[in-house]
Amino acid sequence: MRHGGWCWKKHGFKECGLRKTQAREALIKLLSQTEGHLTAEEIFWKLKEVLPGIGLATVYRTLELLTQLGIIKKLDFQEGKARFEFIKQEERDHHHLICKVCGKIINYPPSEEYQVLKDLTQKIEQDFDFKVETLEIQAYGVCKDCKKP
Amino acid sequence: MRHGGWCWKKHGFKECGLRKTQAREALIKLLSQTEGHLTAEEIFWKLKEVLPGIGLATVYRTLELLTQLGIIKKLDFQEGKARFEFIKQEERDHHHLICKVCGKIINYPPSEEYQVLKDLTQKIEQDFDFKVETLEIQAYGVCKDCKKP
DNA sequence: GTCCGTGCAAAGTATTTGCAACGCC
DNA sequence: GGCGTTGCAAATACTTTGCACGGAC
Repeated sequence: MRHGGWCWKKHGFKECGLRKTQAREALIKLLSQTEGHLTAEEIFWKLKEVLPGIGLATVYRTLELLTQLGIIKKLDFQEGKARFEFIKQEERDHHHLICKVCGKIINYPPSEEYQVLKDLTQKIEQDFDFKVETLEIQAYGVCKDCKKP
Repeated sequence: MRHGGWCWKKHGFKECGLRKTQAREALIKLLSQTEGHLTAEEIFWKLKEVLPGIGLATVYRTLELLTQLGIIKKLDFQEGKARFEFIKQEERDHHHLICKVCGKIINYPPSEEYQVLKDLTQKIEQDFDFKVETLEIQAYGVCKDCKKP
């Protein structure tokens, strides 16, 4: 990838000299239709079903590209490997609940406690003169199902 | 490590059949006196100054052990490697501001917005019937110094 | 003396990179 | 046709593991 950062967010694929390829389209389609949070390897195997010739390196390169473009989001749940999710406009800036028992990852939409997060962001910016661009929140604990006796 | 999880949090070193060794003492001392957040390799080289014979594997094993014991905390700032910090009682459950420009990591004590976080936790537990054990918050953005013209 | 802990080297896992072939525009 | 993109294999980066020796209790 030899494009300057300025290009990614402001322009579409073509304007950046980027090409719409089978691999990229398939990956976007897959993630946009997936509820969960997939690892690179999971994505690789799912794409194999559609594009048997695809390589793992391409998956990694495409994931990096789409992350830079702001189309997908890279997530880290302390598993030693990254997970990825499509950024849907209607659920931007949601955060995650991770069950320590079964490993399930639950999306928590931000709408409900929006004011709380806004207050928190404002407080941080004031206290530290720090411009907050993204707030990442993970709650580790025990989910409904694993609490049962 | 062949000890059951029950042992770690409730008991001290000896009660678990754990031995107080030079490596462990030196690592605890180092982290407890360090303000920042060190990687395993940084810790390794710092310990080399005191214990020239120490191996990287021992550092990793000790870090894992102390994390299990709840003495230190493993952190992930999406750098492809973990960082570690000593858990000081007076600044438990603080979170982190990460500057995207210079990579600086700033500790943000929780005291100030304690009520906000308490509300957030309660809301999550209500909405999803999810028992929150730890809340991890990272704010990615631009720090004071990097905002300057 | 016993058994835990350590150093070393090797293995493991996730991710990145070099390069020639390929395929969009 | 030119140049971005891909697949493959090799390389890299971080972390873990096997094993025999050393050290704490």
